[in-house]
Amino acid sequence: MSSSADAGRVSACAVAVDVALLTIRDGALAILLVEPDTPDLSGRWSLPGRRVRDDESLDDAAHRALLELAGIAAPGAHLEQLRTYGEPNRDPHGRVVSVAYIALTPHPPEPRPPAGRARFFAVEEVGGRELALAYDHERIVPDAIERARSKLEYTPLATAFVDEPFTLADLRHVYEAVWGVEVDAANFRRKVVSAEDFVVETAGLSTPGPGGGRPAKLYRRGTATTLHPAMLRPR
Amino acid sequence: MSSSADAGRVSACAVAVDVALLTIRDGALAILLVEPDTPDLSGRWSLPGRRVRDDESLDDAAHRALLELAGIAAPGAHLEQLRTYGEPNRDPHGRVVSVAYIALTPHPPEPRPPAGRARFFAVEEVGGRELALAYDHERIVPDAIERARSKLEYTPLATAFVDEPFTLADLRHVYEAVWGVEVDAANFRRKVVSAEDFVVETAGLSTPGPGGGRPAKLYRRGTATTLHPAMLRPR
DNA sequence: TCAATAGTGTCTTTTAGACATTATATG
DNA sequence: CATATAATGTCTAAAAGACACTATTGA
Repeated sequence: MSSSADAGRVSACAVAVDVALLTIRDGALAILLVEPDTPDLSGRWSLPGRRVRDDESLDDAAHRALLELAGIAAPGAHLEQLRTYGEPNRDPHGRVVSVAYIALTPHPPEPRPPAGRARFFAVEEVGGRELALAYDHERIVPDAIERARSKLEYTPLATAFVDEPFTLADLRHVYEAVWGVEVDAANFRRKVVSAEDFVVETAGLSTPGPGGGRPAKLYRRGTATTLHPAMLRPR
Repeated sequence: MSSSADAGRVSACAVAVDVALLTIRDGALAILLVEPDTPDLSGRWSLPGRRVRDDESLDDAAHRALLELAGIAAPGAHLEQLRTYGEPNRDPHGRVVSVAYIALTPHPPEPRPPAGRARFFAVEEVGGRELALAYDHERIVPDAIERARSKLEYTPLATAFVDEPFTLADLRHVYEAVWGVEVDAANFRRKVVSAEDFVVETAGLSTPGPGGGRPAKLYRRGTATTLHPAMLRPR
C-alpha cells in the first residue's frame, strides 16, 4: 500500500519470520524446533525465527533463521509462505508481525545450533502436553502440518522430501509418513505415473536391499506444479 | 519469534494490508480498485490498503482499509489472508511489508470513497494494458483471482458470493462467473446436493422471473468447510 | 397452447480402491 | 528352492460429464 496519507497511530512494529522445517525422519513427519538459551522463556521450544532486516527479502530472512538458530543451510529446500500471524498481543515483547514459512527438505540435516539447542521432533510428539511451545507457535505448527498434508494432494510437493533419483516406493513412504496412513503400492504407482509430469522415469534401477527383491525403476521430479488428477488422501 | 537476541540491522519497517475485494457484477467476477488522490502516482489504480495500527489486528486493518478508502463496510464478508508481499523495494516510499487479503461479498456494495475514486472492474479488464496498477499490485491481483478460483473447487466458498436464501442457479452462476466457463446445470445440481453439508434445503421456493419458469428450491449455506467430493473446474 | 426455467434419468468415460498375479532380485 | 520387493492385471464402485426427458411456472 501507500504511505503519506495515513499517519494514525502507526509506530514501531517489528516484522519477523518463523520457519517450520519439515522432513521425514524414521518413517515419520518431523519438525525442527529450537530451545532458546534466553532465561525468560522457561525452556519452551519454538520454531526458528528472526526479525527481518531492512535490506533483506522475507525468503532470505527465513533461510537466515534456519542458519543462525539451527546451523542448517538448506538452499535447495522448498520454501513457501504459510500465513502471517499478527495479533497485537501474540508476542509479549511488543507488537511483532510474523510471516510463517514452511520448508521441506529430504532427510534430516543435522542441526548444529550456535547457541541453545535444536532438534527434530516427530510431529506426533508436538501435539502432546509434555512439549509446550512458545508464543503462538502452538497454532502455527498445526497449520504448517496441515498445509504439508493437503499440498501433497494436489501438488507434486512430496518430491521435495526425497533426494533424486528416487523410487516410487520412496515417494510412497513420503505420503505414508506425512499422512500417517498406509497407501496401496499398486494404485499409488498407477496414479503417480498417470499424473502428467509428476515424475519422469530415468534409465537407472535401484540396488535391492540385503533381503533381495526386484530392483525398482528410478525417477526424477517432473515439471508439473499441480497434479491432474489429484492424489487424494483417504477420508 | 523472540526479540532481545537479534539486534542487527533491524529498524523502522512498516506493516500494511492490501485488500482484494471480489464480487459478482453483471455475471462476471469483479474487483474493487481505488484511485488515490495523491499526485505522485500518475493516476494508477490500486488495491485499497492501509498501514496496520499498533493496537489493531491484521483483519481489523483490512476492514478499515475498505471502509476508509472505499466507504464499504462489509462486516459479514468472507475475509482471508492471501499472502504477504515483502520484497525490500516493492514500495518506493520505503520498506513496507504488506499482508494481502481477499474479501468475498455478494453483489457490489456501492463504493462511496471519502477521497479519490473507487469502483469495481471486471477482472478481465484488469489484465489489460490500459489499466496500470500501482506498486506490485499487478502481482497481487492475479494471485487473488487464482485463489478465489481454486478455493471454489474444494471449499464451499462460492456461497460467500450470494445472499441467503439462494437457488442452485444462483450458486451455479457464481461458478460460471468466477471460472469463466459454462457449467452443466444438471450435473452441477447433483454434485452440490451430494457434497455433504455444502448447502441445506429450505422450505421456500423462488418466484419465477417475468418470462415464467418453474420456481426453484431455496437453500442456505451448510456447515462444511471443505467439499467432498470437490467441485473441480474443467481442465 | 408456447417459452422459460427447474429438476430427474440414463448412459459413457474416468478415477479410485481392493486385491490377485507376474517379474526380478538375494540367499 | 524360499523370500522379498517391484510391477502389472482385473474387478468393482464411485464420480464426472454429456444430454434426453419430465415438471412447473408466466404469458
